[in-house]
Amino acid sequence: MTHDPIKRFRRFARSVTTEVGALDDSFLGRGRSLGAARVLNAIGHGRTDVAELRQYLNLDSGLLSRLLRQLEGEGLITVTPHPTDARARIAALTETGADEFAAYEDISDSRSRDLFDRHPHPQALLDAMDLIASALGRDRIRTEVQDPRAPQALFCLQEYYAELGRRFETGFDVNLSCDPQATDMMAPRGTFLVALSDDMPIGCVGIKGNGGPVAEVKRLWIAPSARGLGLAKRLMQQAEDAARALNITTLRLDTNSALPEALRLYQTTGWTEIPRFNDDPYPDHFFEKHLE
Amino acid sequence: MTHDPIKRFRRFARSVTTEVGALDDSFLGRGRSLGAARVLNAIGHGRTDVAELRQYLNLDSGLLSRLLRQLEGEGLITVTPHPTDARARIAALTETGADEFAAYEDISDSRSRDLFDRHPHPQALLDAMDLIASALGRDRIRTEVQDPRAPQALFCLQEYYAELGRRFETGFDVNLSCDPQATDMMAPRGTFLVALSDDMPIGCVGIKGNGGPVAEVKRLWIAPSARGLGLAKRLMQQAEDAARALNITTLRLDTNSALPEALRLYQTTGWTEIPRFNDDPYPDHFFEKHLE
DNA sequence: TCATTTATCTGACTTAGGTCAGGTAAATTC
DNA sequence: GAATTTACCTGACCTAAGTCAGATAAATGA
Repeated sequence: MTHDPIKRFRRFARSVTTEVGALDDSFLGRGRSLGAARVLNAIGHGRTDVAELRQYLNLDSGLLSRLLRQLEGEGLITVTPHPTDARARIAALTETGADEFAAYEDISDSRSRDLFDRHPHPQALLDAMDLIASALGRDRIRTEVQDPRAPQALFCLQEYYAELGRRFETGFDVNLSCDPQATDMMAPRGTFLVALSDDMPIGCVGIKGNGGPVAEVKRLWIAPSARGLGLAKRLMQQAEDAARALNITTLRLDTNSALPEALRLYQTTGWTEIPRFNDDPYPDHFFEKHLE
Repeated sequence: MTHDPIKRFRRFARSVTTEVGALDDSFLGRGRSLGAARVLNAIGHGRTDVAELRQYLNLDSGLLSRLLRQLEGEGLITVTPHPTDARARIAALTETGADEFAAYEDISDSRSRDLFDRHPHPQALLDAMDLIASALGRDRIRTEVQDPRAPQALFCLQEYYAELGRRFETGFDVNLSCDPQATDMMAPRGTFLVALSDDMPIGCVGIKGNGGPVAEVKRLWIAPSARGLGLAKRLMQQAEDAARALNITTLRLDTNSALPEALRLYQTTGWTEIPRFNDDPYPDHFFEKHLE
């Protein structure tokens, strides 16, 4: 009876809805409608263009306009013309606005901190949240090209190195491996793709090029919570497309038998195993793929 | 940066909110307001007294009354006087109403089924949901006295046996152990308590009495997702209170060293170890506590 | 019995949230 | 340079949701 997945899912939905409702109620405690509070929060989180706000919050332009007027009237934000497009406008928090924003942040932070502080296994709780967020958000995963030194890209790389350290018997030291130059993984030589789920980085892959027709696939990583969703295949597909657009005709990669999922992926998506083509100490398998 | 628990919690909240919003939108597709749909669903789930509906849905009596009138007008429900209290009223689905209720159930079922079907580890997903639901709902956990043969009580007992089977090297067979008669764990001889979190059973404990001043504590079980929240201590406290109310002055219990959390609980909450007092093959530790 | 409480209903009212049809001014396209 | 598109704003309007003050009738307690 109660082990019925649907009932358990419902219980989960109910408990989360209650939590969200309680958070909304405490937001209302600051004497502002939820709509206005949401706009203020989005601005505080760096969504400053009015157009971006409209899209992110999914608001009618008339409604957003009125909410902006209200926040402006309260002295919490200023709205100024966009520097390069005089039709568009940019919202910014005033000093009072920043204080008010911080107050909202405090409310939601203290709720989540309280949740983790009181729990016997906060790490398990976080992992559970990641797993569910990845599952619920799988159709909203988007990929963007990033500088490999950008914060979200760096996060992926660090997680990638940490994972190799756990998987390899010998551990993993980036300095012993040939760490690509960032510019080799940026246009026009290469590219670096980051997969985002609700703005959290959950995967990456790099194409390291040298301007010629042969390039390497590097740093393919998928967050544990997002594995099994077919994301690796999708990222590789996008990486190949990007390589084609850079006039690359042959891709190579190296990998290790301690990463069986990766080996299986390459074996089933048109890669052919080739002899060792570098002297990196870690890899023990090498693949190649000719692009159309 | 992104490994920041608060950011991860926010991402979780956002993905869940999006999911709930999408579900609400598909509910709206049936041409009825969310409020009316919620009332219809609550009735379908067995909340038939108007007073119960009001409390469960947290609605103003005027508002609920109007929603009931609307559903009645659509021919989905009938509202009849309460058989024993002519002031109160009882709502029931008509045949059309049951169909409409089933349609809503279908919508939400298919969403959750889809989620599990498409996921590589549905069991992990469910466990994650249980963990989060228990953590978020910990302040709403309530205990109720149940017949040990009631569905929720039985669910707890089955989980309890399954867990013993996993913990004991020899496995566990209820038939070899002395399984208490249900009536020995019901008033006036004893009691059986079930802990519920958002209507899902997550723990139980029984007092098995014989009408005399000495009784036994049996079947203390806490769902894995709810461990570490102090629930066992709370259930034991409530069981002791119930025993006192039944004029029981001495409680005994047996346990096994394969259950170290239980041993620790008894050792730290006023129980004293005593010699074996039965010939049940499973236990290897025995405790006693005198109630004031 | 009579006053009080309880369960529900009705009607008047408020508010948040949202839609829609223009209007203005800048940017873009032809 | 004219026509079109884009970004935002304003004002009119609508609806779901919720609040509040009685009204009614049954149940309860003194």
